[in-house]
Order: sequence, then C-alpha cells, then structure tokens
Amino acid sequence: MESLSRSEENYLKAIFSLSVEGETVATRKLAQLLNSKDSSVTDMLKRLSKKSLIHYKKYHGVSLTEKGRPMAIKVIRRHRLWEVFLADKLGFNWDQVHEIAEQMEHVQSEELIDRLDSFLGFPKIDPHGDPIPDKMGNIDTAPHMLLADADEGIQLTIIRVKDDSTEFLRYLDATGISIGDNLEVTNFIPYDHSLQIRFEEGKEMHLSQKVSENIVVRERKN
Amino acid sequence: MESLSRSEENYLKAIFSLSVEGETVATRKLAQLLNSKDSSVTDMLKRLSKKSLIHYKKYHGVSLTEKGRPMAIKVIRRHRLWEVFLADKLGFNWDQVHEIAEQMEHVQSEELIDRLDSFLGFPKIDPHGDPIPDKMGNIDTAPHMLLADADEGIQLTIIRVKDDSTEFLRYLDATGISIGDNLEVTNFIPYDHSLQIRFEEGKEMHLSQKVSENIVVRERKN
DNA sequence: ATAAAAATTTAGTATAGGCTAAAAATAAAT
DNA sequence: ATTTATTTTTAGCCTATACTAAATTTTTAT
Repeated sequence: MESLSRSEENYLKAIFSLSVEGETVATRKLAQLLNSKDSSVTDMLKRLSKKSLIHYKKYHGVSLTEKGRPMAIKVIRRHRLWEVFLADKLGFNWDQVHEIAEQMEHVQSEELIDRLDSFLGFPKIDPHGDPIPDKMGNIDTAPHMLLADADEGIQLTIIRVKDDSTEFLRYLDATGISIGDNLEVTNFIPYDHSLQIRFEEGKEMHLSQKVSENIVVRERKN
Repeated sequence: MESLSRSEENYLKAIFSLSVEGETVATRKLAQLLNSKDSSVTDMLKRLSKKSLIHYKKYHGVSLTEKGRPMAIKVIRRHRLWEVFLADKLGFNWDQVHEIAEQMEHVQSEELIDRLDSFLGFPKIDPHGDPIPDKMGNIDTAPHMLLADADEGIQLTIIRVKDDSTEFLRYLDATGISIGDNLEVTNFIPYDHSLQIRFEEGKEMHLSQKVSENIVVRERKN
C-alpha cells in the first residue's frame, strides 16, 4: 500500500498505455512518450522492478506485474475522471483537459476519486472517448479499430481519439469531426494511405494517414 | 512569471500565514509549521531570497517581497477554493478538506482556478471561515479577534477557526460549535484561562484556553 | 556585562530523478 | 557469419530538497 511518487505513477501509466497483450514495452518507446532520455528510463525501470511493479529483464523491455497493473489503472482512472470534471463541470474544451488532468491525477485520496466519480454520475468515457476504469479496476474493452485500418463500405462510428494533443483535437474541431459521428470509408488511396470518407449526413472529406491513425472506430451495429 | 516548485509554494504560503504586519517571521516558526528542520528552512530561505520572493537578513527572519506576496496569495486562493469544492460539491466534512486541498493547491492553471471560482459561485469564505482572495489578490480583512481575547458580555459571532486540524474540527463537531454561531463570554476563569460561554439559544459551555485561542469571532453588529 | 540558553546558520551527507558520453548487447544487413 | 546499425545499459555528474552535527549569532538571565 505504500504510495508512489509522481514520477513512478507517470511511468506506470506510460507502460500501461504502451502495453500490448503478450508483448513487452521498449525502453526507447517509454523515453519517447515521457520526453526523457533512454538512460533515465533505465534508471527508473530498475527502481520499479525492485518494487515489484514491473517485470524487467535487461535489454528485453518491461511489462506490468500483478501488483503494478492495478496501480497504473488507478492513475488512469483518476486522469480520466478529472478530464470529465474539467469538461462537463468547468466547461473546458476537450483539447484543454489533458494537460491539467496530468497534474490532478496525482492527488492522493481514494475517497476523493470515489466521490468525484459519483458527483460526475459514474461516467463511462472521458472527453476523448477513452473508457474510465471502475473502482474495481475493470476497464471496458469493446471491439474497435483504427479508422486507418477500416475496410471500404463498412458502416463505422467514431468512438475515440488516440492522440490527445491540443493540435490534433483542434484540427478535428476545425473540420467538424466528433466522437459519435457515423461514417464510412469510401476510398482508400494506396499512394499516401489517405482516405476518402463520407459521413452519415452525406458530407465527404479527405483524411491523411496520420489523422486516420489517430481516430478509433467501431463497426456500427444496426 | 516563472512558476514555483511545490516546496517553494509551501514556504511562501507558510510565511504568509505566519506574517504579522511590521514583524518578521522566524526560521524556527516556519520549521515548526512545515514539519521540517531549522537548517532545511534556512536553505530554502536563501533560495527564495535569491529569487527575490522574500526579504531575508541572516539571523533576523523573513518577510514577503512585493513579488512574493501575490504569489503566496495565489496559493492560498487555490487552497481555499478547492476546500469549498470538496465540501460543497463532493460532500466532504470540514475536517477532511484541508489535507486534500494541500495537494490540489499546487495544480498549475490560472484558467482552472478562475473557472472553479465561477463554478462555485465566487465564494467569499472556505469551510473554515477563512476569506478567499479574489482574482486580483484582494483579501477580506474585516475586524476580528480570538474568542480567548473577548471581553465578558459582548455579543459575538464565530466567523472562523484558526486550527484546521481534523482533531480540533471533530471536537467542535462533537460539541456542536459551528461557524456563524452567536454567543457571549459569561465568565473568564483566570486560573486556567478557560471560559464559560453562552450561546444565543441559551446553551452554556466551558472552553479551555487552547480551544478558545483557535476560534475567531467578531463583535455582533446589531 | 558576562555567562548560559535559544535560535540560526554552515558544512557535510543523502535521496530522487534527471542528464551526457561511453560501453555493451541485440538486431539488421550484407 | 561477420559487420553495421540500433537499442540499452553503465558510469559519472548535476540539481532540488531534506537531514545531522557542529559552529556561530542573538537573546535572556544573572
């Protein structure tokens, strides 16, 4: 039950979000995501390993342990709940909430988060569409894919974005793309991997590979 | 505009709250309030002095500069607004809010605090009765005194508490003493500096010196 | 006005967490 | 199967912040 430092929490969160079932997370990827140097990451990995929060074998990347995973999920739960608070209660735009939530997520109080959850009406997703883990650490993982990987002609719904950066979200706002929009890919252009899409209401649009790789969709049931 | 570390903010806040017009704050008092060693305080005082946030002359205590004072007030504003949020919106008791607000007060975002202020309806006081500085740093300083210093027979209103600790606040809850209560001192006992008080509704009570020194009152106008 | 007590500062040390540059291990390419 | 490129780790260093013990200054008491 010892509590973690801000840095340790950030590392766990980063490891969790880079984790893919069965694979291990590379030092370099972590350094990239955390904006720090590979050598600094190695240092911290050793510390986390000593605390049994991660599995670490020199030169072979890391994964969360049974002890570390729930702690990572807690940080993510806090982050996403605060994002909902900022957007729903304080009226922040979805491109502003991430940065502030990065700070709020480190406030330590289990009761605070439970009360916040209740105050917000037990939201299931944050403003970017990411699922919010419940108190027990259960996290919704409905089938989904990147818009970039969708086949032509399939009916899709945008369920979330992968990139939470201000720049990307402002771009989506500017082009009128939102969570919940229904659309289909009408044409995949192999040359630059860009896509032609058509929204339910008929509007058509052209998206670069980079954009379509940061939009998460699910097949529309019905 | 460079922003301060958590530690620096805590020091400024502590200096502010120990400051008395015209006097200087002693190293030892700060160490006491911050739960750290005199020598650690000396170190930090030098750093704050180098940043021109405090006036510091070796062996003679410190005071805030024109640059440091508004920064201290900002931290206090954040702290008290979060306390209101925790109590009014999340339903925390007044004895629980201080500790959590100690963490939330360090979240850096001017816009966050302004929006929070508005969301809360621009409250004037926090759950302990302490005045909340406005956006410009103006802080209400109406005449007030300690209950311990009040003369017998004067009509008083409890406007705040000096000690925010869980123990003290639980004691007040248990004895039914709240902000806003009207009372008068009926008898001062010189032997142990304790007081006999009578509430407006007639209830009488005996208070130790320690308790009466942590209750702030004003003379009841009318 | 000194001596004793109290407060403060200095000197030296520790820890968390980050960095650079060099060394070592792994992966990729001929 | 070597060589080359990439990734990762090690070694050594730095800053912020705290600590202990010793030295110094100020205050208090005789």
